[in-house]
Amino acid sequence: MGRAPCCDKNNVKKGPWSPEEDAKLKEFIEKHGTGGNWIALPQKAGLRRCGKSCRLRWLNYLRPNIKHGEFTEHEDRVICSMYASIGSRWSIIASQLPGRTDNDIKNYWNTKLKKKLLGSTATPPPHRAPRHHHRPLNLMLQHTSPSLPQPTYNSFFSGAGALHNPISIPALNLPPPQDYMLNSSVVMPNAPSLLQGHGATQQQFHQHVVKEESGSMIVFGSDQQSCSSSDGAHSQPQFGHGKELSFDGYFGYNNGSIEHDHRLLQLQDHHQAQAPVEYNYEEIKQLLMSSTTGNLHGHGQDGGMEGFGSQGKVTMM
DNA sequence: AATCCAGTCAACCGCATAGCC
DNA sequence: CGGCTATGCGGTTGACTGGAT
Repeated sequence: MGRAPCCDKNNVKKGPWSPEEDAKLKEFIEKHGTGGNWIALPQKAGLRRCGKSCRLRWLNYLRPNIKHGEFTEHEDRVICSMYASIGSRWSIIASQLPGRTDNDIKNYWNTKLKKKLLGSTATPPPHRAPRHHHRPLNLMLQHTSPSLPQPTYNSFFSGAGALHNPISIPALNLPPPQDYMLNSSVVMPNAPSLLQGHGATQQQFHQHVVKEESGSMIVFGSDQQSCSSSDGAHSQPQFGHGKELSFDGYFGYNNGSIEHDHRLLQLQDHHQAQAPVEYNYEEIKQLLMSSTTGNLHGHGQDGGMEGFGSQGKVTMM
């Protein structure tokens, strides 16, 4: 038995939206909001459309502050660096680019950016670095509260600014989402005191951030000496100035909280050196090239992170 | 002028998952 | 706790457009 259709397919219009339909949808949502129910919305709004279709139209086209047109160099860099880190998680990438939609970015990547990168990689560079199968995802916390210690940050690329979508660590009673930002590579000069100042111990930070789960292997490195944790920590992560914490696995965020995607952990090489990594265009091109030869993406429904970054590090000054 | 072809992008489809009952 | 439904996401499709022949 198949799945029940989300709408009556015989009674819904498909294809491009007319200006009249756009106007109806826009007007309805501006007046009444979505009501938290997209399925019922088209009927209420007098549209012969599937709720999904309405949602997509609103999110990708009608919603206020949508940015259309050329992507800037900065946006290119953000897309590239994030793609290198997390792969085709377009919604996450889009969340870092105000006004851009996941669809927009996906299309841009597939039609232009990828070609742009691949096109300029016809000749591999002479010193091709050994390919890292599991690049660090430089998921960092940037604190933005004026009352708390302000970290500095490094971007993957010079000129790439801070990324803008907030994340939170609710289990630690850390400040609300707007106080933390996902950043490309942040150096936190006072992370221990910052955490303790919010009632969080270092261990709590560790436990929350890695969301240890059975079968997961988490590697925390302290300088070059990592203290690994699999099915229970062998030693506590060492917080302190000048220490570098590294972790395997993919971290994203979901509904404002950090999400550890343990599905990817089995792909990790846990013993590789935890050197700080920054991406440059050349590296992304290399990753891209490797992805086109079949190494990339096998996670979840659509592929994965095999070729790309699934590690992260926090650098403490 | 007609046809072909490649590029672009809006929209669709199906799957995963969160949330509700 | 399991089933069901709505939502969100990413891959894919297909209509449209503009340039080349």
